[in-house]
Amino acid sequence: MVPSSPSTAAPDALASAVGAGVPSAVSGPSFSPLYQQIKTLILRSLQSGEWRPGEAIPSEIELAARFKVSQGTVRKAVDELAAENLLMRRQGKGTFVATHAEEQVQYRFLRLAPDQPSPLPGSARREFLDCRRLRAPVDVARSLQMKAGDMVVEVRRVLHFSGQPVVLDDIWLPGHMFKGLTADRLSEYRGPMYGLFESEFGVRMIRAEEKLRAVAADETDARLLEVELGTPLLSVERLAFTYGDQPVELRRGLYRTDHHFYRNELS
Amino acid sequence: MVPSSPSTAAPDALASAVGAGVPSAVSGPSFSPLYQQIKTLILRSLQSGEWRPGEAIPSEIELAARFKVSQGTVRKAVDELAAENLLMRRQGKGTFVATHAEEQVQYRFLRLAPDQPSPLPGSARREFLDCRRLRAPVDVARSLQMKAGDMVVEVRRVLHFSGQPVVLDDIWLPGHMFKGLTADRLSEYRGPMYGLFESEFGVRMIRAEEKLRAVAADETDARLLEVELGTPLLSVERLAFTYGDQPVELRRGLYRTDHHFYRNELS
DNA sequence: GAGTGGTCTAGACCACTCC
DNA sequence: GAGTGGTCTAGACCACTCA
Repeated sequence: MVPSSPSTAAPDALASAVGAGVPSAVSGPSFSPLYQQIKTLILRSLQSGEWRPGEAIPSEIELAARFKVSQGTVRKAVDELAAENLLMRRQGKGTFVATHAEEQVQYRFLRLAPDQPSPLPGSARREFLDCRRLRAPVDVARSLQMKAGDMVVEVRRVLHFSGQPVVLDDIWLPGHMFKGLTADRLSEYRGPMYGLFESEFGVRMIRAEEKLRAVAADETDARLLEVELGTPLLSVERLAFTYGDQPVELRRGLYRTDHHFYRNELS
Repeated sequence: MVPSSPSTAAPDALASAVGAGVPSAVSGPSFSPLYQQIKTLILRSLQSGEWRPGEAIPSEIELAARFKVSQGTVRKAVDELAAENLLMRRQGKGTFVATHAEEQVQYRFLRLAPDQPSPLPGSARREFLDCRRLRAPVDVARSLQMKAGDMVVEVRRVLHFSGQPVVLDDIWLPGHMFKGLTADRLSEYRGPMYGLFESEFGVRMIRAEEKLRAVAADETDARLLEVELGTPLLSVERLAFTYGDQPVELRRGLYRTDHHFYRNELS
C-alpha cells in the first residue's frame, strides 16, 4: 500500500468535460488541468441556477465525490471562484453563492467615497425619474451585443447622499431579460439594484468594465444634479457582464465630485 | 514509516517568526498559519534586497529546505505573493522578483487607454518641465507621513501621446530617498519612471491608491495641456506605497479625456 | 536530461460553527 | 461532537525551458 502506488494519473469521469481532458490524454492543442475543468462544471451549475445566490453549495467532500476527484482539486477550483467573487467561503459553515442582495456593502460596484467620512452612512436616497421601453439606439445595441432596434429598458435615476444629488445614472437593459421592470418595482425594492435583478429576473452581475472621463454638465445634467451649467462631472460608462462574459447592462453615470471621489486600487 | 507518523505538527524552525507561531502553539490572540509566516520571511528578503528586481529567487525546493517546511507550504506563500504582483512565476524557469523596468507593459500603473487603438503604440513622449527640492507643504507632508518642512523632490512633467499633450503630472517624493534625482536623469532614462526609482534609488513601488475627480482646467493647466480654460479634466491623485505600506510618492495628475479614457475593472 | 514550476492525490490535523 | 473549510505534509507525475 505504500511503495508502489504506480500511477497518480487522474480519473476519467470527466471525459466529456472541457478540452482534451486529463493530462495523460492527447495534450496536443489545448491542455486544461483537472481543476480548471472542475471550475467549469461548478460554473455551469451556478449559471443553470442549481445553486441560487446566497445558498450554500455542497461541501468540498461532496463535490469531490461527485466529480470523482480529490478534495484538493475541488479546493483549488473553489479557491479561484472565490477569488473572482463568484463564491464566498465561510470557515465552519460552508461555501456560498455570492449575491448582491443581503450584502454587507450596500453598493459593491459603486466606487464613490465621501471626502469626509459620512456621519450617517446609510443616508442614501434613490430617485427613479424614468423607466421606459424603447428600441435600442445603435451604440447601446452594439455594447449589449443586440441587434439595433431590439427592445431595451431605459432607466434614469438620481442618487442622493446627505440630501444632495451626487449621481445621475442612465441605464439600459435587454428588454427580453427584464420583462415587467417598472419604476415602481425599482422604488419599492430595498437594497441594491443588482439584488433585484438577481431575485426577480435571475440575472447575476459578476463583472464590469468602466471607462472614466471628465465632461461638462449640460442643461439637463445641471438641473438634475443641482450644479452650474458646465460644471466638470465625472463620466462613468459601465458595461456589466453576467456568466459567459455576456454583457447585460450598459450604464452611463455622471458623478458630482465636489464632495466625493472615485477610489481605485492599483497593484 | 507509514501507519503511524503521529503528528504532522509543523516544524519549529520559525519560532521567532511572526505571531505566536505554528498551530500547536498558544493560538490564543493571533493565530498565523505557517505559509503566512513564510510569506513574511520572503517579504523581508525582498525588502532587504537579498533578491533584486528582475532576478530569480531560489527554487521552491531550496526555499522549503531553508525554511524547514514542505514545498507545498512554500508554494502557497509564493502563490499569494505572485497574486499581489510582487513575484512573477515562469514555468520551467523559476520565480522572479517583479520589476517596473524591463516590463512588457510600458506604464503598468497608468490606466489611460486611447479611444481608437493607437496605430503607433510607442508614440509616447515625456517632457520634464521641472525638478526641484523644497520643503514639503503640509498636505504633501501628511500624505507622505513626513514632518511638515522636511525636504521633498517636486517633479512636473507632461506626457504626450500621438504628439498631443494628454497627462500633466505633479509628483512629490521624499527628499532623503531620492538624493541626486534631476530632470536630466529623468529625461535620459529609457523606460518607466518607477524603473528608474528601482535601479537608481532602490525604491520599489508595489501598490497605489488613486482618488479621481473631474475638475476645470486653470490657466496653467490649459496652457500645458493645450486646451481651453475651464475644460473638464480628470484629476487623479495617486499615493504609491513601497514595502510595509510605506507611502513614498504623491502624484497629482490631470488627464485630458477627449481622446482617451481611464479604464477600470470591477469584480 | 536536469531543473523548475504546475497538477493531483491521500491523509492527518486544526479552527470555526452549530447543535 | 459532527460537519465545514483551512493548513500541512509527502510523494508522484506532468509541462516547460534550456543546455
